[in-house]
Amino acid sequence: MEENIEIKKLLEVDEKQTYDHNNIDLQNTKETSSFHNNTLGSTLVLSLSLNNTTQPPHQIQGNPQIQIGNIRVKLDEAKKENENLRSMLNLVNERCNVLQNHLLLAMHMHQLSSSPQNNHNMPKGSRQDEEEPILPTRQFLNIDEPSPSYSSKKEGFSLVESNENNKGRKFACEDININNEDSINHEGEINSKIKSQEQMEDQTSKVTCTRARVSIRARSHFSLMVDGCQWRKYGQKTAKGNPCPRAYYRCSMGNSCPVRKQVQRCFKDETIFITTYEGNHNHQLPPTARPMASLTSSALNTLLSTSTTNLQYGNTFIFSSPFSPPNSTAIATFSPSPTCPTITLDFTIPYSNNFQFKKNTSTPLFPFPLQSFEGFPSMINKERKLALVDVVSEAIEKNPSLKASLFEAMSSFTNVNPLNINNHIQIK
DNA sequence: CGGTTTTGACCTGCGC
DNA sequence: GCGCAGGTCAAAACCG
Repeated sequence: MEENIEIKKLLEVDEKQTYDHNNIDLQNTKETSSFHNNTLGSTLVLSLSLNNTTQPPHQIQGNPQIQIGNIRVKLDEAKKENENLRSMLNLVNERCNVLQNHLLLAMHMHQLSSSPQNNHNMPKGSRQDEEEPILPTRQFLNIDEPSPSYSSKKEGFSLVESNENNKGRKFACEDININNEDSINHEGEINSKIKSQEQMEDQTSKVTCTRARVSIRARSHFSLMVDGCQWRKYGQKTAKGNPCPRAYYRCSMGNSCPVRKQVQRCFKDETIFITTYEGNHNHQLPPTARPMASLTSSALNTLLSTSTTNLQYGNTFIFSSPFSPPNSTAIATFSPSPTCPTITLDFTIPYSNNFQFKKNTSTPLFPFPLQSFEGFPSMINKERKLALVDVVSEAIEKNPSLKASLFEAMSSFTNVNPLNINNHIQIK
């Protein structure tokens, strides 16, 4: 118990030091990603360093401050490694989505070739998607390459918006799966096949830029979702049927970035905000923006695959993404508009209550701006850290193998005898 | 002073 | 063609 208090104090000191930075957002980002990955490591290592300094002088090898400095250097290295691992995980997830879409496309093409008459039995909206299996979707928030291996060879194509008189504004319309070079080539083959099929069906049909949107419905006590990007408000309008005005924002992080979003409060429940994203960033994203980018990218992938296969078309279904906040699953709804298909992710519906897939009765309130999401570091406050210490401490204590592994890792990490560590880390 | 917000006017698409 | 609603523009105001 005393050790636990000690750890908390250390965290407070550590937090004070690391948060004293001009660029709060960037610092938060760095701190959060490392914290979640390294909660155990940082906490325990810091505890060790202090304990070492309290030992008799003859047991201390060298200057304690130098030791602390060395430990911090190693800690930074571990943080970097964790960031690399996180990047690799993101890459794997993205490629998984790519493969999934390829499979769906292949199945769809096979279905088309075997029974072309099926098209005529589809509803009007469905056929629209059948004709354009790969929506030239304006991918929301492209995901920057977190690692050198994460090569994003954008083979997107620019299409003038359907309204060509609209001041000639162009949007970079890209296929969603842009992250894998092989996938791009493969995608290109499929695209060409599909396009040739379309041309056979209707030579006069034009490839229009379908404006896909991702709408997120979530609870928040903030009027603006903190998603890591900088937005500039360019308009406000009161929509029909909702006395709450709808605000229009444009991304101000890049020069002429086409990404826009709308934020509107639900007038029936003013804690609910509906944020609609549209467009594709033409600049690098800060780390704080990547979780939302990944989430919406997953949603758009789902939109793509669903519209491709017509599975659950127009229906609601469970949307879950590795980028979704922990313990939260959205109810996804399609709005199959031919000009602007929208997928709405509703995080306000208590998933565990409506769907008996989970016994988890944790609060369904998903408090945007994603306070509970590790990708939004500005929301990681001291209380959360301290709570995490409790959770982690309990987890370590309950799991002897984890404890042993940690000691082993720490001994190699700090060159401290685990047997000595054992005396210092008696958590609870 | 530069960036952001506000707000009325304007543009565009759509239904009748 | 007209009216309506959603979306955007741009000048003025505001702010740090």
